[in-house]
Amino acid sequence: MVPRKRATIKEVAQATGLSPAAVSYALRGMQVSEETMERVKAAAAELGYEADPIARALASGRTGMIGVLCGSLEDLWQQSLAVGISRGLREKDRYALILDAVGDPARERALAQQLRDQRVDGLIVQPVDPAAEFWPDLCESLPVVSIGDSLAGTAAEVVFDNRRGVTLALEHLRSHGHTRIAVLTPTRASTPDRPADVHVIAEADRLGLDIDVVTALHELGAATEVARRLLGDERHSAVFCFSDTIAYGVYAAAAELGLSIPGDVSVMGYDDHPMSGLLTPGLTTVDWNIDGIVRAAVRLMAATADGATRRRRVVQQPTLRGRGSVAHPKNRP
Amino acid sequence: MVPRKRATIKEVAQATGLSPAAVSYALRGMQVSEETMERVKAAAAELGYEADPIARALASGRTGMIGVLCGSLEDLWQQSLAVGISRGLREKDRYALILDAVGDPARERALAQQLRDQRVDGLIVQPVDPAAEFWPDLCESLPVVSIGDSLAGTAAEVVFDNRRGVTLALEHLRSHGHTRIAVLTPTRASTPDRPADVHVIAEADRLGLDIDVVTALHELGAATEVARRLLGDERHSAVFCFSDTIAYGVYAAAAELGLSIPGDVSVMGYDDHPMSGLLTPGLTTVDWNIDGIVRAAVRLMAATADGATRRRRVVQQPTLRGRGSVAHPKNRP
DNA sequence: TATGGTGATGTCAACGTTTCCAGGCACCTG
DNA sequence: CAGGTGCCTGGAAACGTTGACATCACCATA
Repeated sequence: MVPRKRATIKEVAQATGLSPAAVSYALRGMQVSEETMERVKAAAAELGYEADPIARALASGRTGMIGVLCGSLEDLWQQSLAVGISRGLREKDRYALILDAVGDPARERALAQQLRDQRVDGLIVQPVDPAAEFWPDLCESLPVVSIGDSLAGTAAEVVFDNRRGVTLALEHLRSHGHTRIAVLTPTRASTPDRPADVHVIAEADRLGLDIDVVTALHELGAATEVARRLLGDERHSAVFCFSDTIAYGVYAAAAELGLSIPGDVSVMGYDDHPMSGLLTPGLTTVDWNIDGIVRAAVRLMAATADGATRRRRVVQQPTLRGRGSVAHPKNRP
Repeated sequence: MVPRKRATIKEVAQATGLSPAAVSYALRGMQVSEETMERVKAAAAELGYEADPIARALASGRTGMIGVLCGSLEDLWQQSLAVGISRGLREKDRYALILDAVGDPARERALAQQLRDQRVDGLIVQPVDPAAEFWPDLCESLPVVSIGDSLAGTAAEVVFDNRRGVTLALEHLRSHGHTRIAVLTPTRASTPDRPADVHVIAEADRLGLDIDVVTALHELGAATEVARRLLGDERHSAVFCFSDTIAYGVYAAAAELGLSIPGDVSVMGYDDHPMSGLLTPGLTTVDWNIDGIVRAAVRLMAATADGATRRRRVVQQPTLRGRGSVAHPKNRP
């Protein structure tokens, strides 16, 4: 319980006969002679001195922490994303403060502001509501990297070419003869016209598909519930899910109802989570290359935090990952 | 980029005609009159004042952050655990700093100490090497809650009754006629005799089983690699994995090799991750009740941080979750 | 020999709270 | 009415570092 009295910079200063400031500079390799630096480092090691991050943060205004605000961490793919980002940030000597908006725009807003108040050096966010009115302000007050959709503010961004992803998925389904398709997309109460949904409708129109857009959370239990109702009335020959996690829910519901995939219904996901290849049948999905996203996000954050002022943007391209969950519908061979 | 000049406590003091100290007290509801408190709160709201967490941390010595050090975040179950703990902590107005030891004792040690230097108020850890010699010191210097195994130091703990879990699994396998069993357990270089492994050997002995203990990381790719070699020589009729993630690797390897589960080989997991019920066949596993663990850990941390000095201990009991991945071996009906 | 420049080091005031301590005021009691 | 006794309140000292600025010595150049 005793918080082990740590050596302070003053003690190191005393030990070396220098001023605290000189020690501070020496330890950070700034404007001191080679020789002094050696002496200071030796003394610091001797005393087991380690700068106090809190005091440092107060004086310098930098905390070394980056907020990572996820849309909904129930989503297995977003979990992987968060873990990857945390690891990437750690390699750059920064800590990730991972938070979960649980798919709720209000919560997202609250958490984003808490993170700012917490004085994080930057924010990596996968926005629930990219059009929310608080983003511009937030982007003004700290470096922000947005993942997924373009943010209202001037953030650096790793955006997904959702138009392309949707096209890939819907064309794949149509090429297998599906025309009556259910689309399971996450609830975004405040943004009825988020880009991905718009693309779905446009593409469906172009391809002459008859689609129904249904709301589902990126969460296994909730998605199963929705899918259960959806599969009950056999109006669709295929289901296109806006995350692999939602697709897993469809698998669960299909199993409950004794429906075979892809015999009775075809299923497509979106993300490509490692488990998707392990299901029976394997989940056909749109692969967004999670490693690429992680690397891009971490790199953009580093660049933005280092003052690269111009807006930066990386567009992520999808790949169709064909497995076994899509086949021609029974009734129309 | 402009870090939006925030109101300080001094301005609130000026606005109310009180001293900064009085404002500080009022805002935290200590030793001030009802009336003053109202006035201060009104003024604070008016000015949009919010105490700076950094300055507060420097003065008070408390940061509001709890370190969460996971054994290996590649493990999907541990991901869920971390997400759950983070959420639980947030409800108690604390931030979780989630870090990943990647199954490496040296890394665990380094990260634990970084976390202490980072001045977290407490540490929740799922130890890779619970016997490491640095734990006692660490437990002295801050509140620690250990999950899984008993720590060398005096930490509060949520321990798993691994003896029981192992018994459950091995008896289940034996009751289905398996006697030649491979056990896949995570690498723990420095702790060849960790409790769970000890129990495996003791129980196998008691039940007259012929087991081989094989090392595998809690990571899908690595586990698949190990399982591929293991299943190649058909020496075992069943595989018992020390995490569901490892079991997923066995599923992947079996699929590659064209082996059927449970026809050619039976598989058991340990944890019960949500995906386990979705595989074909469903993974028979030992359920550790992740929600219970999360709640216990968060509660213990709160209690320990609030100065409950006596060592506290919660023992978690497992449940067998029978699905379809265990059957009688072909050769011995 | 003066002059200017450069690089190394020292000084000192922030940074924004919390917390200890002493003092003041009002009210109550004897 | 004096003497306590509790609340409140204000002053001021931490907390440990950084960073702007001053200083100083030394060297090269004019």
